[in-house]
Amino acid sequence: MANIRDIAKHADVSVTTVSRVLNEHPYVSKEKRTRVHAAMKELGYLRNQQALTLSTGKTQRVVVILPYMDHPYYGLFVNGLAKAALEHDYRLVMWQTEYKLSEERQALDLLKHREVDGAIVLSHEMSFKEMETYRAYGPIAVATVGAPETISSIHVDHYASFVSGIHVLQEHGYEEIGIILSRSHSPSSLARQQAYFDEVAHAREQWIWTGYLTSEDGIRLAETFLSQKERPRALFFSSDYVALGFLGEMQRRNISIPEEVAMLGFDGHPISRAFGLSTMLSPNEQIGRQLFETTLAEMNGAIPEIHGMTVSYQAGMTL
Amino acid sequence: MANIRDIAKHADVSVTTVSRVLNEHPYVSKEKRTRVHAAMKELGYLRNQQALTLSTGKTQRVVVILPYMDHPYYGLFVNGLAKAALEHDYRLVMWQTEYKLSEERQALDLLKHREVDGAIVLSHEMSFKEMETYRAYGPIAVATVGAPETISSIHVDHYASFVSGIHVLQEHGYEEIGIILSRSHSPSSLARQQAYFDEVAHAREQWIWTGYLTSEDGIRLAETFLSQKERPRALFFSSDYVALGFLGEMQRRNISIPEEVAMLGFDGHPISRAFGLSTMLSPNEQIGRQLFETTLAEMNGAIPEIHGMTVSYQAGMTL
DNA sequence: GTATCTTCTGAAACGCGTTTCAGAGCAAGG
DNA sequence: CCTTGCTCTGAAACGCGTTTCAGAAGATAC
Repeated sequence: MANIRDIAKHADVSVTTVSRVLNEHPYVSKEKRTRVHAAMKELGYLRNQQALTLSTGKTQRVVVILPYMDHPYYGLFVNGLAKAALEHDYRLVMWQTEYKLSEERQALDLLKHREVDGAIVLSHEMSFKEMETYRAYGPIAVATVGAPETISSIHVDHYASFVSGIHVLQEHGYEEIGIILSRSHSPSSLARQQAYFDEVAHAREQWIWTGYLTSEDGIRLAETFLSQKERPRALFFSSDYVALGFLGEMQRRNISIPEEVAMLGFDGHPISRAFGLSTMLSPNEQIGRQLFETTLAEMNGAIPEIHGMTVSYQAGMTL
Repeated sequence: MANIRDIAKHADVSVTTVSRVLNEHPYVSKEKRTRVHAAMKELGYLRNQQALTLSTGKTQRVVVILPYMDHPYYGLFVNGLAKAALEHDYRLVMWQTEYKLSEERQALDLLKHREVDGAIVLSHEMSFKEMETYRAYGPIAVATVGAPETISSIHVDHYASFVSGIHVLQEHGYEEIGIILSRSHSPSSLARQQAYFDEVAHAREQWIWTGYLTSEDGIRLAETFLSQKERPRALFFSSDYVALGFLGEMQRRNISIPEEVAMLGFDGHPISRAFGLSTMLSPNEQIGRQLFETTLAEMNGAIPEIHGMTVSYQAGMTL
């Protein structure tokens, strides 16, 4: 395959001139420019991206780190990310961690080895302290709260969002509220618990269900919930998919929602609308887009940005 | 940042020796090996992946081309792909096309410009004829039927699968069957239509609904379906998400399923189980895994592989 | 004792595009 | 007429790791 030197020889110019033509540098005479173009066409020249990358030190890639690619929760983030990346002619390298710290480290090592220009972390096990050790090798943006000022953060303000969700429940007359969380030790779960205890007078430890992530978990939860003697009058989920699994299972058992228990989801995934799930709509696509854009800005010298987003109530029929 | 030559100087050996240490080549004396390791540690050496890539000509990346990253249908494929890629120390570059031919071309251009070693195409607008023009630059694997023998194909045999789905419906006593398709001109839709006409005695043109892709489309479909005078007794969907949207909307309208109309989905997405959707389970994660593995095999000289997979019935409560 | 291996080492070339630097030619400004 | 400035050009160095090739030293084979 022809390279820049072959073109130079064929067009009887220097490699510098060919490079200038490729980069549309103005200081090339019309005549040589056409000669170079002709040579490129004739030899079927294709610029070698790898060489360009080594030469410029810019990869035009960012790594996206997330636990599972097929979890619908991340789908909306990724969609926003993908659109923004494409617009700016960047490529997205996806790294699925399954919540393993070792995988996160490997993914961030791409930064160290100059395989990507930046990293976007949608969910992490790693401490911010450790994450900061990678910061010297490129910008990092996370979608979670609590980031230090060296790391950009575009996130849902889970505390404020949970507070507003609880207020929605209270406005509908529910006082005895339970909450469903994903992993118990994640920052978002902690913020949600805090909001729960701060805002719900009847808050109880045993009304916090932890470890529910998927729709199957939601199905399981129905059993667990119904077997409990003292039950809350409303459940506030932290994910629509868990809520939908629960809802489907309750329907199967012919248990009326919201009569038996009211439900409020969290995400606003399109499918929720079909089943009339009341939910808190989270601007995930927007967050994805902004995560990319802040990363890009940092690569061009901007300082890290911290931005908390809020959710809005989307009415359904489960309240 | 220290490079291989700095290390060489610091350890007082040649760059060749350093390279040999990096690659664990046996012919290096113990003594020099330790000296090199010490120098690398002292200077904090990090191998530059870009240089390695240029030098070896191998990128350790494949591009995955798909219309939407957040469509649940692709989630299972991508999960399988991601697992297989990680196991083999490959990176996945995701390219979202939104069904645009121009985006597909750009994505496949990565192959031409040596930015990736191979391409995996989950859905495409491009003709196989055009796709073959990229074949010279690296292996291509698709998840659709009809590929020429230069292109690997690991796909659901939509014809056979639709035939078996129709048989399931017929075994349940349904003869008047309608089908819901996504894009009308895709190869899978054509295969499904063919199966429909071949197997359903009461097949009717107006019982084929085309252009349904998302759960929202499923909601829309309910209205369209109910407004129709002569309706089939059963609907065979080509996607669980469309089916779920439809099912939710029917529930909202208090219309009994399967009494008013029976439903059979296609995919076997986890969430379907929660709502008792009867569906045809498709081995998408397995397909994703195999797509990667066949691509890898081709990079190592294997010949393209064509493999049709079949689906299995997963009982629910909508039949 | 000579021929043949095996082990170990490093200089130089390679992959390929970009950038720096020096210089030539020509026009405009004073 | 001289200075300054712009336009155009190419040689060489750079980014950095790998590979080829030639050769030295020591060990084994016959």
